[in-house]
Amino acid sequence: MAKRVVVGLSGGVDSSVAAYLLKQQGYEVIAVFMVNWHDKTGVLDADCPWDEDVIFAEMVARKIGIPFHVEDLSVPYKKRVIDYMFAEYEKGRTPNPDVLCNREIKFDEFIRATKKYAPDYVATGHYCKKEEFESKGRKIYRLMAGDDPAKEQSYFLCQLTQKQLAKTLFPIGHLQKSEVRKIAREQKLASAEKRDSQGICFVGKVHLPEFLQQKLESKEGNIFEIPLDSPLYRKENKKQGEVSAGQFESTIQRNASIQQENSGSAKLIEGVGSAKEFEGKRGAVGGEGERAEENARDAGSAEESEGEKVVESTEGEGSVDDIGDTGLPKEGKNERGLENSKGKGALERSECGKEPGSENLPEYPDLSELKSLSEPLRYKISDGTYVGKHRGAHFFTIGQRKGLQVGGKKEPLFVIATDVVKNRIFVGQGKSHPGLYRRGLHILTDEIHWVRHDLAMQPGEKREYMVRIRYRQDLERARLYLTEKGMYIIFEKPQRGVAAGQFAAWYDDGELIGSGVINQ
RNA sequence: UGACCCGUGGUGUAAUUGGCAACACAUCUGAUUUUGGUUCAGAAGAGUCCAGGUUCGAGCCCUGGCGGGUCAA
Repeated sequence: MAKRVVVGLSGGVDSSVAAYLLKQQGYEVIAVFMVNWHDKTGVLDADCPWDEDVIFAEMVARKIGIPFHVEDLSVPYKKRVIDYMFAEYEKGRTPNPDVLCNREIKFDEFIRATKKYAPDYVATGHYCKKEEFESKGRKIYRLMAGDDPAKEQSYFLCQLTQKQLAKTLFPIGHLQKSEVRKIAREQKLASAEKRDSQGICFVGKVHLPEFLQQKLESKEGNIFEIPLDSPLYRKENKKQGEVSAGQFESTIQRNASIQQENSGSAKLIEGVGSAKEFEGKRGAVGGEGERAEENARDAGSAEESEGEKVVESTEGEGSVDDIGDTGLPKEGKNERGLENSKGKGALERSECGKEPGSENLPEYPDLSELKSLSEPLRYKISDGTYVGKHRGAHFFTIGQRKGLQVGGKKEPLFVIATDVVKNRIFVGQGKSHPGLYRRGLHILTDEIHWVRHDLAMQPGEKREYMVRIRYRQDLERARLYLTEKGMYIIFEKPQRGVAAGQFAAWYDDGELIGSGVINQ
């Protein structure tokens, strides 16, 4: 008897083709359209709301010859995705509603809502793949990146569990987008030429400030520019020693052996050459003057600069409160040449031999070192100069360029830090401003999620993975350290725009192993 | 009060020996993108503080204002 599959049919090409392929493969396919959002406030494409999508979906279902149903999940969607989003923004973090949407809605509420059809599987049109193997009598499911690098969507599914994966099919993960369109065209599916969706899934393309302002009040605050050559960046984490190639190699072998044990597929990690990559880099570390400098800075903060007083008085805020948040440990930064090379992987990059100056890690950094590498700088007003006003620090995210409305600079300004409590934004000039980059990040223990829970790390363990901290961003080599205080991810090279609230997802040779919300 | 400097699109700057104003940032639009993060392309925007003058022609020269700054004291 044919297995039964419920496919989430959105009205777009991807899910249409997914449904078609399943049908071709002999499944009994049931199409279900999710309605998750009714409100149109702040939505840009007012002429293209979901009711058009249902029509497309229904046409496709009819064409393929499968039953079509509609499920309204807007209540849980609002509660579990939208509310979360507002809450995160309010806290000054940068949520990823789409990751949540998958975890909470498409692979949870949806599965629940379609139980009545008694499906064997649930399928979606995501560009990713599922593989499985058996270990000690138990099935283990692997979430693999989709084959089309431009459309690869595994990141959005980084919070799925084995249980969810067990019931899931991804029929189009092995295809290129162009092939999907081609199939749709050949089958004359209504959605064949429909443009790709954008914006927050289900909500659509929104005008974010307007959208957020439904819930978040806008209040005026000040923007401060931190100079490129601020003494804050001069402090290098000098404790970092060199990492020898040999050390790195051992890490790789370790990973590889884990892989072997658990999957039997004996996949070696791509980056065997990474050992080489780590050579020839010297830890460009600062001199001894670190302490003195720090002290000097703290002392200096007492006599807050003139500019600030002017500014602060308009805020009606005492400047004294700033003296409290003194300089915290500073993360290392690189010298220059920070632009993300667009090479596919670290491997190729190492070929060109010119690595940006990033320091290496000692083999076993202690907790305080991990912490200091992973902690964002806390800026004070006296660290920079007033450059303008904003309408609410929680509307901005680290790395953001647009919307600051401050001009007159030689190079664009980027947000390097926000302070929602004091409602301040700190910006830096230029794409490679050191404040934009950070070497590490931290994930709370409770937020660590292992898609491959059989590969979960133990406290005290260290491993190397390729990590992504934002959708569509290149994978970067990093070491993961699991401690009692959560996980620390230390990148080989400083990362741009590490934003709390986004998900860090770690991969091993195209497989998504685990993920977690960036705590800071 | 004396001497000097400056006053150009929203902002910061530029404009060979005088020939109808350039660049950057901001802004807007579009492309890319299931997170307004990035990136990319394009567009709009001042006739150069005001009033006179010299020139065929002045942002650039002269005179006088107004405005801002610096050094003197």
